[in-house]
Amino acid sequence: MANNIRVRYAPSPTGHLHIGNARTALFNYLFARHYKGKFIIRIEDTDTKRNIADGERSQLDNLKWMGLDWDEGPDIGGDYGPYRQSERKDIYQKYIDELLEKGLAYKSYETEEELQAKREEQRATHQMPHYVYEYAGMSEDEIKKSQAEAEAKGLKPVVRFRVPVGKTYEWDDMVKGHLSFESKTVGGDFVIQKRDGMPTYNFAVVIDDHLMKISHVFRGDDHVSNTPKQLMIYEALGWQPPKFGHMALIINNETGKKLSKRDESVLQFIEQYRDLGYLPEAMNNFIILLGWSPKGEDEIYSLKQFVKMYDEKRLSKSPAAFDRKKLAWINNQYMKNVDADRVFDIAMPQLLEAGLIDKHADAEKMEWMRRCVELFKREISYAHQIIDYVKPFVKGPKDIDEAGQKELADPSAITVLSEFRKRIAALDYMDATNVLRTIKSIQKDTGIRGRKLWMPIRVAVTHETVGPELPESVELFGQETTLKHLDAAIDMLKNK
RNA sequence: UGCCCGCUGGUCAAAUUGGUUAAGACGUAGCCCUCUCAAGGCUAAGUUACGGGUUCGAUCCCCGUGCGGGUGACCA
Repeated sequence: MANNIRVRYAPSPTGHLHIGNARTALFNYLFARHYKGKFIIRIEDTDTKRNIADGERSQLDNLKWMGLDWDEGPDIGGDYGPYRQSERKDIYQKYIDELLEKGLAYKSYETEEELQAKREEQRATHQMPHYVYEYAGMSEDEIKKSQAEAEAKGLKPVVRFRVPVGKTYEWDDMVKGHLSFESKTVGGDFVIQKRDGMPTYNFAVVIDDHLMKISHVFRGDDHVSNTPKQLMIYEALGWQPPKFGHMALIINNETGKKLSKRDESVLQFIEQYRDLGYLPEAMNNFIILLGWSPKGEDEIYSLKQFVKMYDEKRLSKSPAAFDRKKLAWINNQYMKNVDADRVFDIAMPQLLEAGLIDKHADAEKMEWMRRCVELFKREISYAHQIIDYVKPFVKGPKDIDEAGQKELADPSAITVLSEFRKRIAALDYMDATNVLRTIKSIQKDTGIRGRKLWMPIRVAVTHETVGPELPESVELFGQETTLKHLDAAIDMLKNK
């Protein structure tokens, strides 16, 4: 069944993909896929000064990494293109001209300096900063004259939208319920076309959403106050606005304020988590739970399942704090169940950088490292952490610390180690199964068991009192190194 | 200061639109498992911001107070 649901994610290429934007993208995506509508990407690059070279590519890259796909966009085109606002200037111009002609907008020659001065004055007298109509009290002819003079001086105008007086703009927000603003609260006639000819956000977004037949707009709470302005433009052009839904923002746990890019106490960008080795499915899961809740008691779901059960009515009205501990837990849930090969791939750049493996390592070496990763992946909450676990196995362990010495203090330790050394040396081939069997045989023959049996071996071989399964750890060191470490430990105990 | 919004444990949150012992998850603490650390299992502590209404009965409806947030650009 075909339907007309079309939603969009409209980033501006002024930076990398921010957590908050990722969430906006995700919820729009979920909505589109759930209702079998279309998901569209549009690039809002009207602020030519702030655009950064890699911005668009980076945004799209990270969205792909998250596993999102779209039906129309700057990279794949579509029936309603172009999908970059910078390429739609002719389209905007047409509507600017239309509003100008109808007297619903006008050219304004006040300079930024003049405006700035006025704002400061308003602030000084405890008024809310707002634009004051610069042609107040002038007749049609006087206005024309004033504009001609400005033009003669070489001034370039901006175009301002004439805000209707005494009207109320309201809508039923899909998240927040009924919202209403009086026209006088928007701050006066606002700019719809900048001096450089580019449209402003509030204007372009209306034109594009209408022309691209966008049916529903989910965006951050910070856009609530833009909505009345946009409603005015829909009205002026005689268009039907889409449905709006304003989602509560994500706030910083510590400051209680919305996540801002300047705030460095939280990692804010998807890319940073990607680099640390977080899994995209875990990121999605975590982000979706920030401001939305599933029906039952479970919280771990795949994107596909979220699409299926998504219900925009369950979007939260109040802001959610970003909790890194929960993210770590969620990622670990996924990490445990993911293929070791995949974790290996994700951790590879870090392993290379830390010098723990060589780019040209042979197959055997690679396989060894893969087993290392497999052994440790359940312990970590993100792939980067694997480095600390693997390091002792590659670079050799550090000295035995006090806690380790304590485990070796009992006289039975030397018996265990001697027996273990003898039996390991006798093996043709040492793997985890063999090692386990060997430990069990010592228990049977000597009667030593539990901590007194296991700990001396762990400490002697790995020099650590903590770590994963002992047989596997021993296997990873290899027979030769294991014997070397055992000899050293036995020597040390004898010389005491 | 104007306008708009929100407020359930430390955090995320549920509660068939007034009736529950106020779910569940993260975190915290304890116990179990165990050679250790994790993981896993079990248990515990901890909440409807405050004050008034309306009602037989308010987390839910109304009013006020408080606290928090958003916005107030030729940024988006």
